[in-house]
Amino acid sequence: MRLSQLFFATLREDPVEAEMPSHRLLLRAGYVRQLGSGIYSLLPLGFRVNQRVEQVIREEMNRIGCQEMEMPVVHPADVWRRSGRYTDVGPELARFKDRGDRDMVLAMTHEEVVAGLLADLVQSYRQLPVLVYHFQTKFRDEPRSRGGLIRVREFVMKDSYSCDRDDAGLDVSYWKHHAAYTRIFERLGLHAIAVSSDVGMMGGSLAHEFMVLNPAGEDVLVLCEACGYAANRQVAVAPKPAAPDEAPLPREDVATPDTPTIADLARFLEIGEDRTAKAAFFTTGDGRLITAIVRGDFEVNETKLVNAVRAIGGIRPATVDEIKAAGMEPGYGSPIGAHDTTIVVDDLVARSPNLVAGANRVGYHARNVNAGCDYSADVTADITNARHGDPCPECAGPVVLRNGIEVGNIFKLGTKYTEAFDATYLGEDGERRPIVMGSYGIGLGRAVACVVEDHHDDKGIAWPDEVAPYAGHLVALGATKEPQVAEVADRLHGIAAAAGREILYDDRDESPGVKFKDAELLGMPWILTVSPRSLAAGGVEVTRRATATRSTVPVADVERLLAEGLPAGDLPAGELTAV
RNA sequence: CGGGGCGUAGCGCAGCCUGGCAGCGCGCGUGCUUUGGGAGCACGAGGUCGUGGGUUCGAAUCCCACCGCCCCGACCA
Repeated sequence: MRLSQLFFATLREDPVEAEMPSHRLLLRAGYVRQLGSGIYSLLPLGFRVNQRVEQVIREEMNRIGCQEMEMPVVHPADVWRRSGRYTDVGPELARFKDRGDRDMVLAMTHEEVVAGLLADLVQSYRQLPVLVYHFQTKFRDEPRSRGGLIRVREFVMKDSYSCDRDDAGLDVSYWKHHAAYTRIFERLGLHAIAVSSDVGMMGGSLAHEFMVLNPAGEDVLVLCEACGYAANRQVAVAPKPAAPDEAPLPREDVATPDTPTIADLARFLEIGEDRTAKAAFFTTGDGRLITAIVRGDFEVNETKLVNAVRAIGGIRPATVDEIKAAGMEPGYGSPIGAHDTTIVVDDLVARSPNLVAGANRVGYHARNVNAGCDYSADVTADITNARHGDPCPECAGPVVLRNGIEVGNIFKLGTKYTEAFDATYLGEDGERRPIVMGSYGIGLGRAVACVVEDHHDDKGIAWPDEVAPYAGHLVALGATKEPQVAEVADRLHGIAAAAGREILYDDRDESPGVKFKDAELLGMPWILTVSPRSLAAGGVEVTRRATATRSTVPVADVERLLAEGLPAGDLPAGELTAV
């Protein structure tokens, strides 16, 4: 592909709106352009990267026996009503009416469609298991897109679905996907780690997210370097320290002016935050007020809290009025004397004697508050976030907290969708049973962005061989002055093209500086420089983009390399005659 | 949805406070020179100053409304 013909443009300066390296470089190097918030066009280079990623995923999905198909983007709303998601999912599900005034949706995923197809096609246990997948555009009207391609509203996703006779079959399909995902991310050059994750309200029993460590990641991971424990903080078990062995003392109020935060309170009373109880207030989607009590030195984990109270429609922070209506005072709140609220007490607070808690009066707290005596819990559960340095739940070693970007997830769904769509089969024993499903996703654009995050330097992108849009970037210098340069470069380009292994060819009439800068920005794994100087030195200068290792290789050897395909990794020593 | 910021040439920005010819750098076009690290000279093209309304003799500039984009938060089966 001649750069003089390629539909692209590089930017000399950083676009203001781009903060993450992947966003900045993909824009600057001419891989993508933004159309609207969270909506991007893939330019030819970006499209080729997407195709390469797609091909890696396709090969690995096929390898586990997953069959490629395609399902529609636009669905009649009735399909989503049948599963209940038409009302369960919030405004991120885009809805519209067609010309016949029928309700329609833009699909976020395809569980419903798969379940409907199963009901249509599968009669007997002999037809199971089935694994299917497709690459399809998803639209999710996210409240806020961010980070370039990291969080967008429209994106292509590989989603696959396993359909099994029973839980044992699901388990096999699930771990097949786990293995396939591990191979996929390895081939893409991503160090993805599988962490256990929230199964949410889907009634699923097991879920993993594949995470790439990144400081800008939106998820917090709890990792143990000693034993390999890895979990999303949303679900990471938080082993708690021992509570002091004290007899409960009688409660007494104490004046604590201007101490609305735990830090203020601990400083005022000259006690540790671990001797306080913190109240946090939330309202569920169906209007219940939740009062969560954790020890002052811990944070409430909202996912755990949602699961503990089986909140319908999730939770949001409660308003001041809602808190006061239940007889509590924000900043000085506690469940003492509260009414019309569900009290959820963290397991550590439940066994910690004589804590300082709010007195539900501005400027006052209560000493020696004891759960079970001074108030009673509706639910007692682990509802705190694991903290940096906390003991690992598996091996008790210290855990570390890291941010991560979710590039894939695997999820045991169960029978929620197949039951809704009456997707059953007749078993060997003549019994009719619902098919057991799992669903598995990988966001392509996000994976591409993560690859750039992990494979770039201050000059630009350095694509891994498996995802590079072209293996080589041929730079011709001084071609107008020295006809032999143009002749050699044209021939090399032609040989690669004829072999079906096209390379980029910078045939533009630009200065050497511009060409080198662009080659480094675009990031093909191999940069081949032909110039009067290189020819005088004996051939073509061959540079590995990622390592900047450079050698001069005879033209004949380069011709052979291009015909056979440029190698992945460094030049094989000895195979080539470096000059 | 709450908080903050921004919208002026293809890109990056100045001008706005204090109203009075719409500018700078890069890029783009033509010509000549140049050719191993974002070249030089000359000439030139390119703008509904996000949109609508208001104030004013006069609005990029002041006021109101709206739209869009970015960041933080909320949200994210």
